[in-house]
Amino acid sequence: MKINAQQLLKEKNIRITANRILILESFLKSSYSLSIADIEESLPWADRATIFRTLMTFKEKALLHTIKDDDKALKYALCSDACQVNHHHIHPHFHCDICSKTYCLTQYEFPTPDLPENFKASNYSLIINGICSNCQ
Amino acid sequence: MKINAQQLLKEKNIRITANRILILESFLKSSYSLSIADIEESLPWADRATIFRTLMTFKEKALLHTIKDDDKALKYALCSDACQVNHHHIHPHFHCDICSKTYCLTQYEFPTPDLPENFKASNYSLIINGICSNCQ
DNA sequence: TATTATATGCAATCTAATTGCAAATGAGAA
DNA sequence: TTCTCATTTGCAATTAGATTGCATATAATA
Ligand SMILES: [Mn+2]
Ligand SMILES: [Mn+2]
Ligand SMILES: [Zn+2]
Ligand SMILES: [Zn+2]
Repeated sequence: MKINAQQLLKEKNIRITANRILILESFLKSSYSLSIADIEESLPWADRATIFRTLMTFKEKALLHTIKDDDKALKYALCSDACQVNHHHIHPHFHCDICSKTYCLTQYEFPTPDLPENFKASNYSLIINGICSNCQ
Repeated sequence: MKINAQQLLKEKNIRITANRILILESFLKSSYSLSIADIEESLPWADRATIFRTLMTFKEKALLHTIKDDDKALKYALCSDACQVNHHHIHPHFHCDICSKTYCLTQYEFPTPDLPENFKASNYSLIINGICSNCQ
């Protein structure tokens, strides 16, 4: 974990608390996205509502983005630098049908299709389902 | 509504009932996808559980597919002929941030990105957010 | 150290989805 | 046409995840 959670919070003008540091560290450590339940599991003493509101805050401050995959619970993942300013660096997400983990494929920008007359796009979300390298 | 609901059910080996005919007709008439709540609204006498199980059945029989857009409720839409056999004819979906309607863009097949080593894709789901032609 | 806006914990609520079960019904057999 | 039985339906109850209210605790800064 090269990046310092505390540092990151300060940069984003997010008030530093124990909860927030630990929740942010969970994301910095993880190679895949996390649901509220995932975080509850790794931080059993933490309160669900607090986790929820922390994730809300992180999302508002463009520290996290959300992913709706085939699972019931919403997943959260760190924003890359490119995410931060505007959402023009769009990356796909890969959801493994076996282990159910969802990965940000930040390296794999994708081309966007044309649209019907008078439809204007502002954002894209591509979810790829399949089997991840760990589950082959 | 050129296509006959009853006919369609028979072709798919789905037992014909009043509920199913009317629910299927809702989809045949609609230019955008529908949630359970949408159907409850247009068929006020119908039971939520019945609608739910009907949609399950329709999905299993490849009459409908589902779409997770930014709204809370899951949306359902008719499968095109191409959907039916295998899911290789992938089309994007457009979700309007104003009216909240979600359209199947069956005309607009999209290119798929490369994947990391040892990741195998089996399905793709692209949701485009923006403003639809009605809301411009 | 005092002040104050903000974050937290806990319980309650909300929403959409999902299930159990007994009664009703569709489709094929007789 | 009527009978039979697997399937579907309606209703009520439950689940799962997200979200909120409110009193208390705490971080930031003066
Ligand atoms: Mn991502
Ligand atoms: Mn579609
Ligand atoms: Zn996997
Ligand atoms: Zn619209």
